[in-house]
Amino acid sequence: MPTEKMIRIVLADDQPFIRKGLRYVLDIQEDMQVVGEASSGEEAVDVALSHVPNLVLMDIRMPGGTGITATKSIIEALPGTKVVLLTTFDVEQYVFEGIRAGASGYLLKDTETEELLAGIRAMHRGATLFNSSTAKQALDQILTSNTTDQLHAAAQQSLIEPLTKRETEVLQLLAYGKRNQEISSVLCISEATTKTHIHHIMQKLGVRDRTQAVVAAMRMKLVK
Amino acid sequence: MPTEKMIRIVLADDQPFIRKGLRYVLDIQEDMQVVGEASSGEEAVDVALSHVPNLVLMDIRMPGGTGITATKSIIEALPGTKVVLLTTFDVEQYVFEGIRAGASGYLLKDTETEELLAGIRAMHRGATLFNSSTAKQALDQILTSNTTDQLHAAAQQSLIEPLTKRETEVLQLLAYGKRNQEISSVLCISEATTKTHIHHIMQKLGVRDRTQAVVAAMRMKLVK
DNA sequence: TTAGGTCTACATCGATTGATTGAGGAGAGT
DNA sequence: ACTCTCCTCAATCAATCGATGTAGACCTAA
Repeated sequence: MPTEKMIRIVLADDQPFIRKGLRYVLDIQEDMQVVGEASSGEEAVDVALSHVPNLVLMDIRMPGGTGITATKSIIEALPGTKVVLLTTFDVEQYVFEGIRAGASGYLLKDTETEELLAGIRAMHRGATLFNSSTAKQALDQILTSNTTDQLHAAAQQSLIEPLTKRETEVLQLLAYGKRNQEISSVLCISEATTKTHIHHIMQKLGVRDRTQAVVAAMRMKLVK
Repeated sequence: MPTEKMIRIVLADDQPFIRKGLRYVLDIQEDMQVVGEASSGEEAVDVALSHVPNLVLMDIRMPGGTGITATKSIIEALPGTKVVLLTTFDVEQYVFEGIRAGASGYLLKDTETEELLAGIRAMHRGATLFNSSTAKQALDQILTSNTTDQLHAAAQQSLIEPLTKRETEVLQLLAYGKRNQEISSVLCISEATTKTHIHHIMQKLGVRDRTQAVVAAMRMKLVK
């Protein structure tokens, strides 16, 4: 359960596995929560602005703007957010530029897990000393943000008849290619109920079958 | 519930996050199971010998013996085990050595998750695309591929067993949520033939049904 | 010429899905 | 209290899909 004590983190790295790895390691920590991922510098800025994390783990070398530029933008817009640079090699010239751009520190990608976690917590403890007004804003966002809720909100902003929260959850699983029976077991409901939800989803999206529903959902960015 | 149907996988990479990332992604798959990790070439051989996996994901650049040497050792000792090389950059000279050493294929570390999973499943089913005997053909195809059909070309460049032109056409229609009967009438073929094509598409993409095929295709950018 | 890949086609059978209808309970707002 | 929405469940029936095996025509590369 996400609480206001969680360290909200955004990951920015162009290598999916690095992101997944970090996300995995961080998400199982009780005091950390990965709230967003980005695969380019520009995307990192977007994601950071929309999620207002406590900390951004930023790869330096990325397509679409280096981590340096992104760091600068983020620091300017979100003074309460710490940026930690990720580097592959020990000596990377950009690290210094990054620090000058406002980064709080840097970590090597082959850092052992425990060390990384310790670093993040230390960084965050230091950060809280400076936070005041922005921390409150961040908290407000935390309390009102939740993956499902965001999708739900996204659906409500579109032109289609809004999906209910439950329907959005079903749609999520549908978009993974899950079968009715699998969806049912994940959500702990009967298959009949799942069918009902899917029926409603298809009606609302104006499509005929599950495949079209998934396609429509992906195009509308209701999922993924 | 691990069964004999699970694809047993060993990860060998010196970067902990890459390992964690892969483990995370693979372990949540119902048909895959990471049975061991190694952070060096030598360790990779040890772990492989003691766990006898179906597949080893092997980084090429590692301390303690390159992935090439380790690949050779593993292939010799365990002919039933396939080795897939991991590389950071698209053109890496060692890839060719690796293929010669008996590796079944290679993938880039920034490969999209869906594509990786599809590749692993295809490889496990015995996909021959990157087997040493046909690797040359495949590479030649990639280097000389200049098909009019961009999507077809994209498929050929990816890790997965390439779709034929016709299959790509069918996949296109599939991605519009078309039914078999509709696809058949558009392409002027019988519904039976459409089913055959779809069957092959699903096999190659390593998925179970049409919905997953469409999702995978969209994520791999084979369509739209 | 032979071998292999591709595209086509068909049949059978079980699994999955979708349409339809009906209905009860929980919670929010009137 | 009443209404409305959402979530839940059930039962039936038709449509669609997916697995599997077989096979002929065509083309290309060896």
